[in-house]
Amino acid sequence: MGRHSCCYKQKVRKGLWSPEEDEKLVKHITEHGHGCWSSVPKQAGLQRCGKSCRLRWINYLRPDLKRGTFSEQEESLIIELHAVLGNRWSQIAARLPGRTDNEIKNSWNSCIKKKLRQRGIDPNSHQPLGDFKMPTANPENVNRAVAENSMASTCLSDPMAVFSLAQLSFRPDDSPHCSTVIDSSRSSMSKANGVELQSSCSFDGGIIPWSELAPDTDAQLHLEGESEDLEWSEYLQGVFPTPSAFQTQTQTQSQQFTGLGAWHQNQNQQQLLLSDIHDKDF
DNA sequence: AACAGAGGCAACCGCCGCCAG
DNA sequence: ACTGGCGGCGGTTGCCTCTGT
Repeated sequence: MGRHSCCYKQKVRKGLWSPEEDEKLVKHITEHGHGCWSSVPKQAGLQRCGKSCRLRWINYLRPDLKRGTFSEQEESLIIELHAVLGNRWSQIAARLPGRTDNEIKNSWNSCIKKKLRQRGIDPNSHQPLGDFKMPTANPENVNRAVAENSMASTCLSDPMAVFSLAQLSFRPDDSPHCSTVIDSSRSSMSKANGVELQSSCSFDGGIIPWSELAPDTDAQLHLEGESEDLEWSEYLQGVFPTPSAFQTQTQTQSQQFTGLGAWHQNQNQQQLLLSDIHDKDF
């Protein structure tokens, strides 16, 4: 168990990948597919273990990767999904087209967790920190129910079961615009192969529909029930407000916020999404 | 300009489950 | 039933870059 046999072989390089290695791997996979990963290094002329090649491809070289900073909607979706799925990054990543589990995990650990804490929310339990206690179902129990494929919809039909987006975004002390500021000054550039990729996700300045930022608009979320097979962009504009609408809604709801009123209002939309996820997965 | 600390990110490590022999 | 190879996943580490002083 543990380290794979291929990793015991000598001359296995470690550390950062060079552009030449990337090029070899991309060339090999585009021409032959990866097939058996353990044989890829040899066939591609790389001194890496198969696992390393697989990771590099999945997390960095795949052509369908989006890269760049996470949008507001993506972050919100991650928070929602984490509340339900816990640290099942691969399952969360499966619902964010073009994003990898590693990317999401890194973002969660370095950025989103911090933002949640700043908002007085425990990132592990998704419950408020401090004295104020929501009468909420224990997310541990939610996750257990999810894992046991039972009672998931029941838990999620409880508006208190998941401490969610609306509460994160519509706190009364927040400024009217989106409260989570995306730092676009960093991490928006990909250094792979000297190619710079950039995505503008900040809603503070220009308003850019996120659907335009998602290159793979073919990606679909297969939502069951009343809405079926929504296009990703349609889904975003339906379930989530567009950035401009998001601002307006945030502003309105900030003004209206009296405890949980706004949260309940927005929670209805979130319920649709989450219950659909459970209908499909569990 | 130089340095230290913080943050972000790529990659590794170790474990698990599946499957073929 | 057992064993080893492999893919996949989550946790963690360490390097690099950025920011503040």
